[in-house]
Amino acid sequence: MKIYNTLSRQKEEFVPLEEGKVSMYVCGPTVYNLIHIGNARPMIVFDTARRYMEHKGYAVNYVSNFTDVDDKIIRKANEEGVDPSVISERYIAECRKDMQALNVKPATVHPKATEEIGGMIDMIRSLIDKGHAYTAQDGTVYFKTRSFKPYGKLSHKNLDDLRSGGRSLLVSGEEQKQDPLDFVLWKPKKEGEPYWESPWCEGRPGWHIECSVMSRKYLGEEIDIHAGGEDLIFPHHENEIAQSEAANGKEFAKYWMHNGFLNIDNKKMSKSEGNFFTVRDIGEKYDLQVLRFFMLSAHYRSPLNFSAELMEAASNGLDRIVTSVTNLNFLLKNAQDREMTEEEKKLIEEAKEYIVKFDEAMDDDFNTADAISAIFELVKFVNTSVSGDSASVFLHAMKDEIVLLSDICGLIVDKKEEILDTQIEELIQERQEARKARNFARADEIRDTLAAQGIILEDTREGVKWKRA
RNA sequence: GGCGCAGUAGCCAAGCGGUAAGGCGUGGGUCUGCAACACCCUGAUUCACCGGUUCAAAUCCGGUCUGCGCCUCCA
Repeated sequence: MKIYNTLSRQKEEFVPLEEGKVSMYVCGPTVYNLIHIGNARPMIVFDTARRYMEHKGYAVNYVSNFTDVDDKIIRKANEEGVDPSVISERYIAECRKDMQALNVKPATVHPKATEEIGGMIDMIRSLIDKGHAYTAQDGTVYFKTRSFKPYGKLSHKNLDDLRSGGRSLLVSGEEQKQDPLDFVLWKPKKEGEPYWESPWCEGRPGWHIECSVMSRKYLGEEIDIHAGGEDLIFPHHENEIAQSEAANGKEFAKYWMHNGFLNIDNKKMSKSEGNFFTVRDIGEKYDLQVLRFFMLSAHYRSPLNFSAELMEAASNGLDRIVTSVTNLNFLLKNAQDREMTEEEKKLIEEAKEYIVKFDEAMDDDFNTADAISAIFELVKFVNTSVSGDSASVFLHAMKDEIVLLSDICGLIVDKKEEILDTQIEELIQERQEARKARNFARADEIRDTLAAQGIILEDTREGVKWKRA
């Protein structure tokens, strides 16, 4: 299995620190609002990576945090006149709902920053002890960036370029920094802000130290994979590396994975532009499986453009897979309970070729676009191989293959069968009799009536199928 | 200014040295009482442009144009 490592800017063969196990940390959202579809991209793509690694037999320890102390949370709390924890708890709960709707598996652990303050103080203290951090007059603790020689190795920046480009830092009123590149580890509270006691002042942690500490606590000083959006490469992940490696004296993460941005109509999504969609917004119009499918249809490192047309296309594409499985379920109801024929055994063997193609695609830095094309090819193969005369075991085997591959992508394609109202059942029955009597006017009338209720009928050789619009 | 990414059919999107996957859409056909599903056929002599390397380039090198991202909170 190869993974593109931002650190080396190359695809590298994945070799876990401990055989058969993967430790993975994914930077989670700051919970001050409903998550937007841009937040959903890393959740979906890294969940898919996790599912694939689990499919390959790895025991994946997957940690993703909630940042629940932050300026934006505090501002929102002040606006509503409530405690910041009310805001963060509310949006953590909402985020979990969205994740479930997107079929994103819960992490092994979802740590919250506010519950890890003690560990942060410990790490800051050891950074000060080792000469990598210092305290300013007002109690702010800064990381001494130039004390960490490899600084810039992830984002491939050199400190002198940063200095000239970082003019704004010099005029931001933070003259108490020894160097404009130094960043905050701990900052003093302001009036009305939540705070914790510390050796330096009553205050709260900087953003970067949170992830360093939570990663170490739940996964250890060295981990396999650290992931997040590409915008986090600098400064967030660069700073995490500096803090963790300066404190622990070990390589922080072996592989760094970054997903590309999601744009709306080729522009960066932002509230000020007004092109901003929450996952909830999209959920009102589509099954969120469609959003998931849409995101997986491109490579995770490519920028991805979002638009209504593209969602329509994704919806139709996903339907193709779902319809195939629905059809298998339908055939299964009256399928023959017998041994497979030689022909059927041969077809099962041939179908394995698509699983190989799927695995090869996923092994190549999680190429979900190619992997999904393998599913489509499998679907076509199944659609042409299967009939009302197929053996039950054969149909099951075919269905299992489609469901297995879809499941690795986190796509739910095996829809549970619903029970229809007896009234509707009776209408369908009446229509069948009308058709038999060649009373097509009545048959079409019933079909239209049901269509108006969102029930679409399809006549097949094996009987009537129905589905929701 | 520094660092980096992308430009492949109407749209989306793989491929990254061996002669253009897959999906959506369009048009035609088979099946069907009709419809839907499914299936078959239809689609880029060509991969932004110009040079170069090579027996061979969408793929490598140089240049040009266009779009985008990071360098400040941001997935």
